[in-house]
Amino acid sequence: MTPDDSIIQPHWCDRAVTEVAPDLVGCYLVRHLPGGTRMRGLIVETEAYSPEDPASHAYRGKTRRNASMFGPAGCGYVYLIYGRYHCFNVVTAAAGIGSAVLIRALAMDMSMDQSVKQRHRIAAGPGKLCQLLQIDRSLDGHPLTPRSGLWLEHRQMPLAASGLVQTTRVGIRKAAEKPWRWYLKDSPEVSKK
DNA sequence: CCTCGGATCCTT
DNA sequence: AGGATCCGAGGT
Repeated sequence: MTPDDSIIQPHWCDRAVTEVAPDLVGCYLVRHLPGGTRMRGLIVETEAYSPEDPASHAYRGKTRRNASMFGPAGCGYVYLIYGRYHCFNVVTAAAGIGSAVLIRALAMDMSMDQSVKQRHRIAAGPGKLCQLLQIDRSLDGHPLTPRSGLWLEHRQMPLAASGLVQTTRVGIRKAAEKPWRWYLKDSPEVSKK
């Protein structure tokens, strides 16, 4: 069972996105499906998308698709990419400010699968982790709480500064030079360096 | 209304 | 290096 004090409350995300994104590395994403299946992964890679960022979906203002980015902190923003995959974000900052953290990769708990070999890369990539955790647009805008079946938990151990790497983001054309990606050093699930 | 291209991933 | 596959955004 999850102790209540390990669950990340929505107001924890009510900060600048470039603060929340590195802080989420080392935290956990937990999924509880209606059938009772429970999955838990260590967040090993994140990216920040801020309001004045040409690479962000929120850059040109609020639309039906990106509305949850402008909603309250601690909710999910889920979108469909390339007609095939979903991507999951944690909304940050106050309502009205369009910003979110893309969760790019998870290291799943051991108990998830039988083979250690298979364990490594089943949630390596923003599309793959949504496939595994069955995250789609029906969760868009939902608060990240146990009630929603999707929530965040705090780090179990402090993260040494030397274990966190900051670098540029993946798969974007605009603002590609901004160092707004963070990952856990030596994680095999992390995207190309 | 039409066109373009994307915060991806897998195969060739 | 290219294809799958869909829809939002922006221009006409």
